[in-house]
Amino acid sequence: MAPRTRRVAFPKVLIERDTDSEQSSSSDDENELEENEGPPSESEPEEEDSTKNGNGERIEEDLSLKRKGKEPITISLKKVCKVCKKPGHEAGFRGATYIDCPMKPCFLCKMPGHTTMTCPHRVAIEHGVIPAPRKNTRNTVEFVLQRQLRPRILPIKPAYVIPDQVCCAVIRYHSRRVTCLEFHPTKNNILLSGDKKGQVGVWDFDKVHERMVYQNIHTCIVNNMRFKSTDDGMIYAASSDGTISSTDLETGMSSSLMNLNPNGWQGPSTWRMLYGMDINSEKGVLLVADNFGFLYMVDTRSNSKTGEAVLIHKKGSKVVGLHCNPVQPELLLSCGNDHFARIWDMRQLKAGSSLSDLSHKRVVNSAYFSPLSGSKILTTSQDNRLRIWDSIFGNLDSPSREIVHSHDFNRHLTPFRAEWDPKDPTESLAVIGRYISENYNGAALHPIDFIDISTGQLVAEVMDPNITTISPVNKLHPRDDILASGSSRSLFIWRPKEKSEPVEKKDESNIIICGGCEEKSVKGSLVVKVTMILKMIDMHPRARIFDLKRLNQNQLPGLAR
DNA sequence: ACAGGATGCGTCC
DNA sequence: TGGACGCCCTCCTG
Repeated sequence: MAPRTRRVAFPKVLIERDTDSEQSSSSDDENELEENEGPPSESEPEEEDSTKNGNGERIEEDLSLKRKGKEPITISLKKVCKVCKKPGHEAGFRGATYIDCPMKPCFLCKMPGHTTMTCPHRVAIEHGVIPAPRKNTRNTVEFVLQRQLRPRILPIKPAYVIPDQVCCAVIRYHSRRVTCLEFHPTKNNILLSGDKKGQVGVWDFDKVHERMVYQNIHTCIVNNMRFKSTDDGMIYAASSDGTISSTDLETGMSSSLMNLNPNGWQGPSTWRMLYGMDINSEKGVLLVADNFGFLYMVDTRSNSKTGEAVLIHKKGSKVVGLHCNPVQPELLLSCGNDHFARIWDMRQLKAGSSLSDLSHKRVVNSAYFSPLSGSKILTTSQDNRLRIWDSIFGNLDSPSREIVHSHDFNRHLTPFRAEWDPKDPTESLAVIGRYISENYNGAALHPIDFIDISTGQLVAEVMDPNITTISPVNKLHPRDDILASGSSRSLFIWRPKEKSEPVEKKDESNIIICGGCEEKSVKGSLVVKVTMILKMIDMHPRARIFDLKRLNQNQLPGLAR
């Protein structure tokens, strides 16, 4: 059985589809798709195409040459698959459903013998779990840990609260794609965002129009941001320009704590970029790692580099993630492009002295200790698997579970990172964006997945019919039931449906566009076709969308700036 | 409306 | 070990 449209109860938002283009060529409805297991093209209805000859071959004529009066060049091409270049089938979208090339291994689980359409991990509407070969990872140390550290962790899971409804958004807030998000540690309504161009945004999502983008902090990708533990008005950011910045959020005044490229651009072989970053507040040290495998430390009191750089991953490979254990400050977790996540003891940091090396099949995008006990590890690897180690005190030779999940991307996207819900007392809920799209009521959408990492079950797939772009960057609020997501250049804030106030008019969207001077034309509008949003924003660069229900009438004049 | 580009990793030799 | 090449569901610009 092939997967097909998942019927999802969206809020009543109309999506009008342009009936030509992709829709017209896909006269096949879903039933037809189901019957067409395997190479589908032979039985496909022929398109009405006068340039086709009797053999079903397409003849493409170079019309521009004809117009110029030159002899037309006639090229005859057989209909071939764009992936494997072989005839008999064609990979690509049919409507909102992507048909895989049957010659390739499954794009989701990477195993041969079936396509993504029929992948067992997809059809089940629940992700596949590969249990560890050894079930019992307990030893004496872990038993003591359970007794001492885990009383806070509830044995029975409470019902998860999923923020699944967009309540406000800023569209095209950044000038390039969003790369990282961070909630303010004390102010509940402040979201920080970094982008590929080096800009840092500060957004008050309660007062949607209060936002600021600082443009001169970095010159390229902001890879990670952290709040200063002793002053929540200051943030540190690590960037591919090779610097760590320290920025005052109120004024935007920024200074550089470290610059790994003091001599400027000398070519790619010497240009150092900073990726992973975290703060060890016990030691007052900022830890940061580069694209050559080295870890650096900066004293946050003197703002000066301490000690020598330590090689913590394969020489010349990118170290994309660093995380300090929330309970045991001497433990550090790193991950990188050498396909490993490694656990380190901060007291004896030197090359090759890691406590454990967690092996992965491909690049490790992220590795995090669990937020409360610090005793679990969750990693995201480019091999389309999340891995969970249930105890850092047990045997770490193999993960406790592997969960198949689509987050392997081609290029040009911010890497997906599964993150813990910091509020979940059972330490089992994680959030991660999905790369592969699903056909939801005729729209190809890329949901944000909530996964119970203790079972591998997909708890919720969060999406909005208006968000057709992929959302690789997601952050759960440390205290409130709020999800922030970064999708392309836009930011979205999600809240639980049940917590939203009831919609008075059923056919009214909870989102409106509010342009710099366009309130009237959109007030009460159903909107929210993405193309319409984009068109409006083209006309009104300061346009933004926000929650109609939360809109205070007094806010309107203030928005028309 | 469409072409092209930015761009990172895996594979191959 | 290193350079060339390809790529599967992007997204934006000109």
